[in-house]
Amino acid sequence: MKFTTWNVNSINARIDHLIKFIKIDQSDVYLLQELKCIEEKFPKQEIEKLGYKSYVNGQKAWNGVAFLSKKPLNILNNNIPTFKEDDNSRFLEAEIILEKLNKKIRLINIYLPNGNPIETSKFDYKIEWMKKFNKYILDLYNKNIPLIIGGDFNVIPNDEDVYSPENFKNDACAHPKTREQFRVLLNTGFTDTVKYFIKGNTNWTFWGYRGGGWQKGNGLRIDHFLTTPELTDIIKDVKINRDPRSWEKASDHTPVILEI
DNA sequence: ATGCCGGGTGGAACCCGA
Repeated sequence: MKFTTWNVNSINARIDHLIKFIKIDQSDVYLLQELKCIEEKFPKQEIEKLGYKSYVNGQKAWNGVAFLSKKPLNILNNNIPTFKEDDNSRFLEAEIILEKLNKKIRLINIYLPNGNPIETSKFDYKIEWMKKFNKYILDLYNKNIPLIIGGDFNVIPNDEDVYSPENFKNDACAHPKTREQFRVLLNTGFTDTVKYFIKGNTNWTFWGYRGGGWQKGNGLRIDHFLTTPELTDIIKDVKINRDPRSWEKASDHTPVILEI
């Protein structure tokens, strides 16, 4: 079963790219972030033509996450149950049967707050979001529920995960407090699948528009798939597909693919 | 040149992203 996460940076600006990519890629489930649209304006019909049902947690202008799935999903939550007062659309949780294990697993799609600049309430919100997310996830983990967490984490886990650690030493994505909260998940038992399954240290998933990031190869590894041990054991492959980043009028993120 | 681009809103100039 193939899962792909992709921050599309506006679903309506990127619909042609998404359709082109799905036709080539044919994942079973897509985890999309940064839709920048409400559910009513999400292009469900065009997605339906490709054989996928859309499950949308939308928001006007910013944020927004969605699942696209060939098989029906059971949506469980559209916000973090331990953080229901969060008014941003950054979370979507579903249940799906993984045939390989013949059991239900959870899929969690996140668009974690960026948090810049670090000396503002935006960063406080990021850390609060991560703490409340971790609290909920650890509860699921302790119930032995197999979990796949995918999305735009806005976390550069280590210095090797950015083209220039020096340029990002004061960035919310590389801040020690951010990395500490990310490590809570790793220390619990989640596997950072891109780090573990793809060799090398330039596994970028994002290249900024400003300053010619893509052209210069100045990337970041901030889109992740984390898995619980039972799922980590049976992973077939993890890939980053850089092609969509090279297309004209591209998203600044590129798809990350997890095959189980 | 992170004042750089490219999306959003609202109807110009400004907000946001990472």
